[in-house]
Amino acid sequence: MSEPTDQVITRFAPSPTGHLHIGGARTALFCWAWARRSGGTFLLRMEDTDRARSSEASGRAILADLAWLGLAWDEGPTLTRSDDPTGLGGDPRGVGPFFQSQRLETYNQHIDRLIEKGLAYPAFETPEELDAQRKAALAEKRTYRYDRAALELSAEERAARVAAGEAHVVRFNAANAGEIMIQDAVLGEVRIADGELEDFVIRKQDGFPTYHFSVVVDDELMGVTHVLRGQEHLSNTPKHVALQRALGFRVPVYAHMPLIFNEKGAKMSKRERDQSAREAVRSAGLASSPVSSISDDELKGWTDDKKRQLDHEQLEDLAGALDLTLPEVSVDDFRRAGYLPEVICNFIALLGWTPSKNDDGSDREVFDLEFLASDFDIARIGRSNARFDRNKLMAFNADVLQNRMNDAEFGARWHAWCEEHDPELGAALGDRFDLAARAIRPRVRTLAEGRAPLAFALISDDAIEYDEKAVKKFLLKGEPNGLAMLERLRGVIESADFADAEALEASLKAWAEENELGMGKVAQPLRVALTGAGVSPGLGDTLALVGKQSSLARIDRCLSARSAEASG
RNA sequence: GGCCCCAUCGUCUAGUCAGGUCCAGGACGCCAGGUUUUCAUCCUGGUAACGCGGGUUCGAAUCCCGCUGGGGUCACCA
Repeated sequence: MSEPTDQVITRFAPSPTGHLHIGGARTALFCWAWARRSGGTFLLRMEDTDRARSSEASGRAILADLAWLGLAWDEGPTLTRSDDPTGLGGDPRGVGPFFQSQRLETYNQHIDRLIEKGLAYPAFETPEELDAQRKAALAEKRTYRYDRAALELSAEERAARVAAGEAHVVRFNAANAGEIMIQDAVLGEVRIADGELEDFVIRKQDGFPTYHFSVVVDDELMGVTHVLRGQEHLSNTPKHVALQRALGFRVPVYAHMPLIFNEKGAKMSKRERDQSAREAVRSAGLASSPVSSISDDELKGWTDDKKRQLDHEQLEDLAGALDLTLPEVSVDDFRRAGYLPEVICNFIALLGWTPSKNDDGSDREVFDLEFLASDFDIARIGRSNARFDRNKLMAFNADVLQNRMNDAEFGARWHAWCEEHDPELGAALGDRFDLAARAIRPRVRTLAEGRAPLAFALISDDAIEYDEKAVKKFLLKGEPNGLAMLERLRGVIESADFADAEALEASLKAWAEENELGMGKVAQPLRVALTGAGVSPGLGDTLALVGKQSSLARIDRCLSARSAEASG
């Protein structure tokens, strides 16, 4: 077990370019858990040095996603919520600000230091020139590395051109970086030979630092001791270590986590949603946009260009209009789809990490954040990539909804979800909400699945459509047939007490017994009359949901519509 | 292609560091039964894996090498 020493400080550092990705959520979860486990600090930092892609709205969205998951950060941007007056974030140690775009001066001081020491230098090639060089190298099957052309210039000339205001980037001089060994807490020793590192850019033409530079400076200045991140960063780490050496910084503990793949075995990405929606639009042969948030031109451009992406809201609108289910990728996708935050946390924690065994030695799978905060250990992070199995997530979600809550808890959760994502449903159910919640609970795996099994309760009595198969089987066949049964049942229903669904069902059962009838003989005809189909929630719940008046109306309608057929 | 990482049931994984108790355990899925007024829930059982080839060893899922396969990354994105 890797016991933390000193004060542990972990950080989650997303770039605010959209909702929190499920992979990012796992990174945040593990960073949070390690900080909690070791009594340390979990810090949140916004890496918004890409001016074009970053947005304030995205930053807020990510904060909201983290808060929804239940991952509270000790330091970082503040977020006050109505349900939590103390809020999240803050800067007790005075190491902020936590938006990199507000830290330019700090980065520049360190870049100047590097330039003075000859460990960094301005370079004047344009992006186009570099691109051409890259392509040429590719054509000749050479490995491309920046050719250090700017170092051919004298220091005086470089300084003069910079002073004259010529556009330039600053590159790190990796000439003397030497072999770099990373002591990774998950992967062990990873060595990168001397000369593999190129003179990468540390400050862009627009004066903003690149990720590699800002991350190193901030981790040092903010006292970060443990960097947990995805394995896609492994090849960046030598750059960071080289920079840390050059700047005289500490090297934090690195722990590179396995990646999360989609069903197809590739890295899970937001692009999948576009692809999925695009296929649907194509097969539907849509010429004009079905939603106001997307213009016709935009739709066409997007349909024709695989690389183009719609934004989050546009995709949601489109999916809604076309009745599509898009593959969930971001935390917000799962939230909308009716997954519980604690289930998401439980499930993603299992992707690339294993909890300790139960006391009896059996494997543990179901646990909450509190447990994770006490049990998380970097030593139990795995090394191989994990496929995201939606079936299993669904099973976990269903288990919590169906077996680990009571009706009241479920009702409250479902109610909150409806208010946020399906206010129409909540309104349509009105004071039948608790009844509906009870009726659907064993039938739903996500909160979003509640609507379908209640369809019969949301339409008017004369809008019931009869499933012919069910009619044949339960109303027309058998001796006596279902219609005859319905006629007898009508009186029973008429005198029944609808106040309590359970009692109502019990009374029907008693009646069936008295008359020496199987419950199936009684329930199925009633079901068809009430819902049009042979499938519905429990009979008592179904009746109560429809109500006595409507139940009688539906029975009468069914009787009159079908009696002709029966006799004919 | 260069560099780097990885490799147990279809999937997530336990077991690998300290080789024998593993003809490999759990979970999801799937299949078959059972309970039940339908569906769902629930219960029981079953299916199914150490990628291949060499070593080392009395003995290898576990250690070593090679191969194969998968993945990441090669931006003035993070």
